[in-house]
Amino acid sequence: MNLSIAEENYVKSIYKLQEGDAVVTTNALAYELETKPASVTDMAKKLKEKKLIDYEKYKGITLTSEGRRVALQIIRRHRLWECFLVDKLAFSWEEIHELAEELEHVRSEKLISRLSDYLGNPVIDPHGDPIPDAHGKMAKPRPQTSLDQANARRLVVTAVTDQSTALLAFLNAKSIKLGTQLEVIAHYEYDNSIEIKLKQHPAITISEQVAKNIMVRPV
Amino acid sequence: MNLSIAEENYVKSIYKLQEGDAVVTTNALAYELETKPASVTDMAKKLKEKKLIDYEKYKGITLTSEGRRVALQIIRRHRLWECFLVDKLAFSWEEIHELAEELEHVRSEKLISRLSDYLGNPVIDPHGDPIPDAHGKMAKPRPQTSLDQANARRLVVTAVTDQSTALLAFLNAKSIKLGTQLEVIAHYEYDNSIEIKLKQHPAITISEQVAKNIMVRPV
DNA sequence: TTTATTATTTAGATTTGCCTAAATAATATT
DNA sequence: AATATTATTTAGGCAAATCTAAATAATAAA
Repeated sequence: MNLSIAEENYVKSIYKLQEGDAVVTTNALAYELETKPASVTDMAKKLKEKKLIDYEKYKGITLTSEGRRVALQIIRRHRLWECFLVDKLAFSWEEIHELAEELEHVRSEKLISRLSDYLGNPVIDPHGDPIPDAHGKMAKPRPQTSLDQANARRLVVTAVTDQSTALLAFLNAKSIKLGTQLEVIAHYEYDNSIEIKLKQHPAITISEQVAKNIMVRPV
Repeated sequence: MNLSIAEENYVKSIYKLQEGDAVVTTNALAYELETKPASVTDMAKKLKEKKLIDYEKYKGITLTSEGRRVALQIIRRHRLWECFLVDKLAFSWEEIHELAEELEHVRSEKLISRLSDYLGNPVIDPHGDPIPDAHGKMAKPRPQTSLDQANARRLVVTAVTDQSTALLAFLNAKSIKLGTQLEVIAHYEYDNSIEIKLKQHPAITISEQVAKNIMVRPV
């Protein structure tokens, strides 16, 4: 089946919002895709026609198994390109997403399989997310929370949700980047600040606001 | 300026057809882009509006200097991706064009400059065509003709224009591939067949039809 | 259980890039 | 120079993907 870029983006977003088997609402999808609910309704009819989603008026959207297959293919392409950008072209974690967003729409099974081989068939991308194999098989996503809500002591940084230069500059100054391992020393209830320690660095205290924008998972 | 993929393809084709400073006709451009003359007229108005081309009704099309700049950027992206596909992913010359055709539309100055660095800043692509640098400077394209019209004796294969499996199989059987050097031994006027010799191979005779589809340049 | 609120859909436009068919301009032929 | 041919443009439409505004359905609140 030949999908437009718009259709691929819808399928990918539906997959993302489903998180297992939840029904995706028109509004949620519109918000995710930065478009209007009316546009989502239009596209939903088209994707239903193509048997990529189950959709009944006012009942929300879920992917069919074919839709899931397509979504996993797109996610595979996206994450492999992210690996390429980081491993080979030395891009940093905060730059790769939008580039991969474009590269993922180049549809060629052969290109992707060669790219995967070239990269050593990686199974996780630079954000720590699992990469589906050619058949759509993928490891379970590892739990990921914002630093202020993490309950484990030893953590690894997987992403930052706020791309403001102010935050990036702060993180840079503190040598915190993707993959950085850290240990939580203390939570201060007074202002919800958190004391953390990086290897070979003195402990530092970061504000709740910063902690909310740092995604981590247990290591 | 933000161009659509369609607009980029028009600019690239106009550049290709101009070959220096010739005026590009509506019909020629329609043929090149596999579209209809009426569509070309529509787009010509748009590109004129954006100051990428000079265009007056019935007078044909030429690129402005800005249009040339844009074209060279696209060609740079295309040829760098071709290098990547051949050098890093081991694609063969006949497979890369259409992939590069898609990859070239990912617009990121940074991506391309890093890709170029990664590839060792190549100055010619796998077809032997020169790659413009970041400022649009490019070596003169080297003369390239079909084998049946070449007048030099020692030649190197730069492309095949017919992608039929029959021709590719033939070339494969004769060990003729991109970069193969050959020597023209004789032209037979009777049927316009040509006798050629590859290093470490006995001389072979190829038909006019095959020769027409093999592009070469003097070595 | 009415009423208010929120979510969703429909109707009708818009833009982009393309098309066909018909009209017009440019060029070639007699 | 008049006519035929070819090239180009215009006019009018279509499909994809979006939008706004209005209508309707579902859900929450009184």
